[in-house]
Amino acid sequence: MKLNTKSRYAVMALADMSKFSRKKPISLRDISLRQSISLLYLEQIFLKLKKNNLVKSTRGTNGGYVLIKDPNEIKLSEIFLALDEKVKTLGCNKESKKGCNGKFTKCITHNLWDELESHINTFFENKKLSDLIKINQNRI
Amino acid sequence: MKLNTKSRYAVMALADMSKFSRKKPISLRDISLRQSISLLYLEQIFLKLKKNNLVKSTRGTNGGYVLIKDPNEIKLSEIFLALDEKVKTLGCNKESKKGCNGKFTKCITHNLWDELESHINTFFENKKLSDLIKINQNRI
DNA sequence: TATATACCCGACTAAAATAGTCAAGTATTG
DNA sequence: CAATACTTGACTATTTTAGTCGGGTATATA
Repeated sequence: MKLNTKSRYAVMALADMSKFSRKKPISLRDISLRQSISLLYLEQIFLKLKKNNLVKSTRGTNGGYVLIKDPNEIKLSEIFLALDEKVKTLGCNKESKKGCNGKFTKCITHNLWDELESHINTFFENKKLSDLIKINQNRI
Repeated sequence: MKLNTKSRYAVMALADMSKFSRKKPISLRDISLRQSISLLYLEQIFLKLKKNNLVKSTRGTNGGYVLIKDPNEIKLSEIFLALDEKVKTLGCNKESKKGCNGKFTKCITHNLWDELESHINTFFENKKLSDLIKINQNRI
């Protein structure tokens, strides 16, 4: 079980912004250098963050991105949502009229994965971007 | 984020055994039919479960597998361990002398993923195989 | 003792997901 | 008008996943 890099980089980049941001825009180039993330990849990520109203952009020289909300108002769950990264623990398809394993009944472990999913989602619901900065004062 | 099928099938198969088992061995063929899991794949999975002392086997006609411990003594964490399925949330390499992102410092989100990892592991530590059966009396 | 059943084990592979890159822009500032 | 920086979709190499395949070995029962 692993989280994908896009989600991880998104959190990393937004944490970076929370830490370094004042009012003026931060360029992806700066984030790229500080966090060692490919610039081209960051662009892809920020496009989604923008579409989901987590950041806004300013073009041109001295342009860049700014957080729309305060770091202590940004839940990690929002970030994952923006990147379409869902905590998906099930093998079975909830939407389907069929149950799991192609049968019409739910599989024996169905409830378990549901529980786990909530367990993890709760974690991300309760975690704010600002929490990361507090713990990591001494980190780049 | 997703769990792999091997782990899911392992839990499913062991839950099946907990439910249907008395003293006599259960063949993979039966589990395969009841849970709609490929027989060949189950063999692969049970090899690992056996090596890790979760089940023991009897060969030949009427052979099969038996749980070594009681379902209420088998933690889900043990099952994942048997399949080398680790809850891996980090992008950085803990073992390396370097930190994350090829730098010597830990990345800004390092602690976060550590926390999540513990959060999930705790869930699996506290969950027993027997718990699945209780909830799923009415399931196959 | 023959035969069917069922475990044992390593190697292989098609398909999907991941982690990016690339090309070709557009907008803004200095 | 040049440099900077965001915008967007398409493309692709690599890795992982989710299995299959082939060729065993051991045992029970007829």
